[in-house]
Amino acid sequence: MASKQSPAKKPSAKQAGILATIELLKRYYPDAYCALNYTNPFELLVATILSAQCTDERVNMVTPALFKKYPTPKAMAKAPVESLEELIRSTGFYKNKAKNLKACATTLVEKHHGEVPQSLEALVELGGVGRKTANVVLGNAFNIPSGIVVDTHVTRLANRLGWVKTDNAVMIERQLSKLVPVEDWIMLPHWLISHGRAVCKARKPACSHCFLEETCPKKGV
DNA sequence: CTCCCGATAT
DNA sequence: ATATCAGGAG
Repeated sequence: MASKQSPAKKPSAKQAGILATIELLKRYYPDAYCALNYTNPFELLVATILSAQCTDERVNMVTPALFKKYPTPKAMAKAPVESLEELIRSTGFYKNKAKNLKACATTLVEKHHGEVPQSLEALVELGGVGRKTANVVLGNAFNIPSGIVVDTHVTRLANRLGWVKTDNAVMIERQLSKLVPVEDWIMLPHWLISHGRAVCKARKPACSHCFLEETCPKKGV
C-alpha cells in the first residue's frame, strides 16, 4: 500500500512551509488528544455541545454526574430541562445548552434509533450541533476524517502562522483541507490546540520560547 | 451582526 | 474591569 505522496504537482513554497511546520507540531505534541472525557460517541457529542465558550476542564467537571443520571439518548430525552440546566449550569449558556441537549437526545431516539449518526449532514441537524461539533464527533469518536475541526484555537493559530487570513470557520476549513493531507485532518486540530493552550495563547503568547518562532510571521506579536 | 452566560486569568 | 474559554442559532 504505497502511500500516495504528491498529488500531481509540486507543492508551492507556502504549502511546503506549512507542511514543514505541521511536521514540527506532530513531533512536538506526539501525545495530543481530545481533552474532553468520554466513553462513547454519545458522551463525546454531549461534552462537545457543552464545550461552547467554556474550558474542557470545566466540562469534565460536570459530565460525570450528567452521564450518571442520563447515560443514554433515551434517558436524556426524558430528562426535565430544569434538571439538565442544574447539572450543566457552570458551563455557561446553560439554558440554550440544556434545551439543545434534550432536543438532540430526542432526535437521536426518534430518527436514529438512539445512536449517534456518522454523517456530517445528520449530525448538523441535531440541536446545538454545528459543523465544528460534528467534525469533533466524526473524527474522534468514529475516526472519520470528515473535515478539519476549526475552533477558536485553530482560527487564532492558522492566522498567526500566516496559513489563512480570515476568521470565517468555513473558509478556514476549506483552505486548510487543500493544504493538509487527509491523514492529518483529525490530528491537526489537536496539535494546534495543544500549542494554542501551552504556548500560542490568545492573551499572552509565549513567543520567546516557541519552537516555531523562527518561521512565524507574528514573531514577537 | 447579536445573543446566550458562568468561571477563571490577567 | 476585561478578555477568554474545543460555538451555535436567530
